[in-house]
Amino acid sequence: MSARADRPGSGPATIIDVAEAAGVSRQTVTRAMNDMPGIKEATKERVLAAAKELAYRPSRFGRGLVGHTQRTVGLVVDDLMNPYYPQLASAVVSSARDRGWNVVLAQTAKAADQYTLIADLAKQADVVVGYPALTDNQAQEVLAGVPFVRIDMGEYTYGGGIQMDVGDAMGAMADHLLERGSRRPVLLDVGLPGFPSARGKSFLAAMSARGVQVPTVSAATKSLSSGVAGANALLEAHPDVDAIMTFNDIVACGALKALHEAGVDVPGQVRLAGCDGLNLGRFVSPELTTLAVDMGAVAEAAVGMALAMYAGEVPLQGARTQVAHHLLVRAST
Amino acid sequence: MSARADRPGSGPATIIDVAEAAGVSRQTVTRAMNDMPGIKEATKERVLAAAKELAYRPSRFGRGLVGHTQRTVGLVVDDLMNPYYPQLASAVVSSARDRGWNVVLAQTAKAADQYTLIADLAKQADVVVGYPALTDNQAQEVLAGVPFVRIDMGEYTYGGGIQMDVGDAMGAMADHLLERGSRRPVLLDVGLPGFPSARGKSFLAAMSARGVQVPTVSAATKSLSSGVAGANALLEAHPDVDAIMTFNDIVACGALKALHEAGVDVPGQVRLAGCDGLNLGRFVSPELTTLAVDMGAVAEAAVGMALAMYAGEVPLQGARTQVAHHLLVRAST
DNA sequence: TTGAAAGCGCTAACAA
DNA sequence: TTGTTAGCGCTTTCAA
Repeated sequence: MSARADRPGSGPATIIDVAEAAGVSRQTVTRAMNDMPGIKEATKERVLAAAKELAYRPSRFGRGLVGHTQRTVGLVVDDLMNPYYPQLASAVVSSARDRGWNVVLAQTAKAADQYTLIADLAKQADVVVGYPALTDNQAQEVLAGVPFVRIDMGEYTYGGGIQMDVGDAMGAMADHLLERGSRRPVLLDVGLPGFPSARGKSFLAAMSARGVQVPTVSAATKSLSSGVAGANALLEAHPDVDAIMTFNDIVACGALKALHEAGVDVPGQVRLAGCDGLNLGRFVSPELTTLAVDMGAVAEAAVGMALAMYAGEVPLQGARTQVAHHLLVRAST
Repeated sequence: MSARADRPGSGPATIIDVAEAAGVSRQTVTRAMNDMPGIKEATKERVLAAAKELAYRPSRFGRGLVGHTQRTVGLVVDDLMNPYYPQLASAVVSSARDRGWNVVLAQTAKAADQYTLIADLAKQADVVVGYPALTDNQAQEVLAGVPFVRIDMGEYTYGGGIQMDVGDAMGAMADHLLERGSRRPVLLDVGLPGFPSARGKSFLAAMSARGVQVPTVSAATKSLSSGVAGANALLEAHPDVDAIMTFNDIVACGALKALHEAGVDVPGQVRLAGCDGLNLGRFVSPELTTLAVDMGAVAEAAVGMALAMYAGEVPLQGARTQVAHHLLVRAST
């Protein structure tokens, strides 16, 4: 018993019900519903009235079946509560909309079974884009045949990918910190001590190339609280630190809190920089210097690539696009 | 020419192509693809191989047409770059997923034509939930017949609604500020001077009921930069202020930046509070005291209501659910 | 201006 | 275990 069925017991109204109610053929109903030419105004109104009366809604399945025109991209993010993903999602939704595609959203962090989650998504979408927490093999299994673009590809290889290489910008960051007078910078990385992240390595290399050996402290995870803890550990291990490069903006925010609470002035005593270019960095005081990536460009590249794969203009394997970070100097350095 | 069509010129493979390639009937293909019983293992493997070979993907339209089982909720937000919406979206996606529904996302802020945007969304979704920037009349036109739940309904009336009433919590906030010793609180509202927001009024009333007359300063918009500017204006007009209640957490972050830059200690000299309970409030120093809403509860209520409307268990008009704010004391007060 | 016929891709029900 | 029939709701021919 659906409220949408004004003909109890028979489910939602179909085009046939409307046709009967209005005393016309189904084609005439189609003409009326879709503002097509070749229908008398009076007829049209009668049909529309009948449709309204019956609470008729054209089935998107019926429509999709005949006119191959309803395309959707599946977007996989880890967790929208992490400020990184909304920025991506916002850009992806815009890019997709510009091209007439819809976006269905899947969030892996809160899902019991990621595998199933993404398998389901692949059934609803024509292409999949984003950050599935799946190995290449898993992705291949689940997505078999669905054009797939991984964002921030790293070491993955399956499908297409957007590569966000931070290397050049890291050099600019190193120059910037040194120019501002830093002599004892420390890296606040994430992960296990002794296993630096790609970003971390990149910073160490950039500094090393400039003749500065940088010690590393590792925060446990990429979270705010880890940033706080990590920065406190860092202050203890390196009390004379004069600049901190962090794994990302979130960790940087944590570090900023720790510094604030420790009474350390930023950037006066310690310069602090993040990575990602999150809008979040503008909400804190002082605003965060960061290595920013143009999310609009990332989304455009990802959606564009996925759609090209869908259209057969680009192979399902091997496509790569680089998007570079750039130094965004704000008040914290 | 699609990469997915291994039979050039004829579009993507269909179930019939697979059936022919494997030398079986379509029904057998269905059995193989859907892990249905009653099919010999060898046959199944042969079919699956053919499917893989042809890059066959079952059409979701064909499927949706026959098994009435693919439901999606359309979620309308203003702008995911505004930290409020991701929090809602995250919860809505989770709630929907728990019930086996998909979520398609529409963002009004960046859309040229909101009316069309939402009309399109309504065609892709079975129910619509969120914050469409449409009047009741517009919403009725565009959504005619689609179950619709507006979140934070305010003065709107069309469809179902979640009402987020801040009244009680505002009393708790007033008590809290007074207990902490504030004697000269000021309201940092948004909008035109002389036209206080509902929240603003609520705070003024709560304070008035406690014998304190609170002056108001208005920030132009609900943005971070407006918060900065508003707080600066406030400091000028009320140099002896000892507590600031802001319209929301974003404005509060702006105010916090202004106070920080003016060298005013928070909460030592001025206590500062926001509204909404955004996660953002935990990223700044000191963490923001706020009137929080449980977004999980809001999403559950909204999705639950929309689905009930869809199922005909609740009328399309008039359903209302209240979700209360609560005082969340953190470090800024 | 309207209607009839055909078919989009799939699965449920039944028959073999 | 497999195949056949029927039909989901819609739009695009084509004919009237």
